[in-house]
Amino acid sequence: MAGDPQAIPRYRIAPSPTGFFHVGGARTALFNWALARREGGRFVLRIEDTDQARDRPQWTTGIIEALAWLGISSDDPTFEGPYFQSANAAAHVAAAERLFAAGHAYYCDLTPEQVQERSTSSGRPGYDGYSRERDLAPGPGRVLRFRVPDGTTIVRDRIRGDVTFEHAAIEDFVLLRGNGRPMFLLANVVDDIEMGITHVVRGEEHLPNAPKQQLMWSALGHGPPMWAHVPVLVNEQRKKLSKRRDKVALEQYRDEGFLAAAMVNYLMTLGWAPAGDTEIVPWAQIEEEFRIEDVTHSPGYFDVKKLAAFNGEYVRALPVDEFVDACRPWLPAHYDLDTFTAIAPLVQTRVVTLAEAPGLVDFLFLDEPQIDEAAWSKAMGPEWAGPLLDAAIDAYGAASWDTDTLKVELERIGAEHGQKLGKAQAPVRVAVTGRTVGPPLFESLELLGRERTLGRLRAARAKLAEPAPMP
RNA sequence: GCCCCCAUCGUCUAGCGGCCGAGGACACCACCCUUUCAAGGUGGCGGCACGGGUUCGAAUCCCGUUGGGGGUGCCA
Repeated sequence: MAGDPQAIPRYRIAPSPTGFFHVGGARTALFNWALARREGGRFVLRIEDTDQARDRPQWTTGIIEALAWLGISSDDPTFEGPYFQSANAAAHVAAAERLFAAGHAYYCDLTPEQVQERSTSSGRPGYDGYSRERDLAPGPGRVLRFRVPDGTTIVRDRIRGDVTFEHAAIEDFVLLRGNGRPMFLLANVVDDIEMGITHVVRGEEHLPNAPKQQLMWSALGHGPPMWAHVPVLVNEQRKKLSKRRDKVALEQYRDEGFLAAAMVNYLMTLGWAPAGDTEIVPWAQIEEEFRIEDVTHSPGYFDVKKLAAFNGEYVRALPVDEFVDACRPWLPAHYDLDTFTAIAPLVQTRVVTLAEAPGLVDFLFLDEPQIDEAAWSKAMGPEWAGPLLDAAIDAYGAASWDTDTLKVELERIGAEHGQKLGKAQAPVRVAVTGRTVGPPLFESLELLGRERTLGRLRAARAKLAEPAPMP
């Protein structure tokens, strides 16, 4: 029962199926999860599918998969659900009828247009309580409105403290639509009561709903839950993250090769900080230290660059075999796993996301490297480039094929042309990999093998010898 | 318009009346290391929005101003 101090804490998240999982929702879910886990409580997932206009079964699956990716799943006894709000419609209506019978609600036959007209002509915003005392019976097209009493409501918020709302500023809001279907405010409260929810941790955009809902908890005969409204996530313009302008789908980050652990760590430290000088902390520590009371009061900028930095940290911290394994979904079919595994330690420190990994070493798996024109002209520009390539072809034909020898040979050749290794490696790198940057060259050559390396060097030499194409 | 929330480096934050001439992280800059690029190391740049109080003492408490944000649906 809500309000029973003996009861174990029951947290919940109540997402509506929209086709993707919002990063803000992910953060709220994580906050709830951390709290429920540490307090030995429950984490209830309730799908708020009341709005029939938008709902597809697969969207619910998407929510469950997104949560599981974050580490929130029914594998853990803390998890409860999913429940579906639509399945409880009868209870919502029954609660509405009880409120009506008890005088906490009344019917109104005004259309939305009429409400608007009255508001415009009176100059006062919102519904004016027109039908309060008209004592209307239920009927088609009539909405049921909550009778907001005189007075004030104090919402005790674990993050913000006491927030006072004057009832005068709260209009008699709709409980049941003209077609008899329940509204979100009603369904949400009825479900929370039925599910014994004791703690509500949700986005700050719901703060204005809290007094209305608290009034309903009370009218339905219950004390309110413990509220906590966490600040919203904003973009660089400091506007609430929106799916139209911003990249908000958790799935998208997952598909781009962000690690779940990095995402979780980043989200948890957006608005809260663990003790100590580092923000990169394992979940176990987060769970132990996280206090909802310590969450910041102000909106948090969802900084993809910082997320990327976190991800880089997590990628580098992976044991190599795990790194290779994690990369597999992004590896094209023609990539040989053994070769990729061999070069993996060298790509691991050079990527931010897993999706970047294959592109870094594509030259190992192609018949011919993709030559970048800008890289080509930069590396092949010096007059010593051709002769150096000739010397390399000559030396590499006979050299022992290992990283050290390859390096020593090119060092020698470079010196003969008055170039340090840093410069001398450029024409070779472009000839073999097609780019000026990439994993360490001689390790790459060793893996590529003598024949393919020589073939690419000769091809480059031939191309260099061609007369420059006339413009 | 009305209601509500918020305010420490560009960003995320530590700070809960003296330990703060404000600490860390990301980003940025420089240097070191170096076979390119990364990674790593060292150093640097940079902030308590403003004005009044309270107090021996304020980033920390109070009030106001300004500036942001959220809400204001027969959406959730």
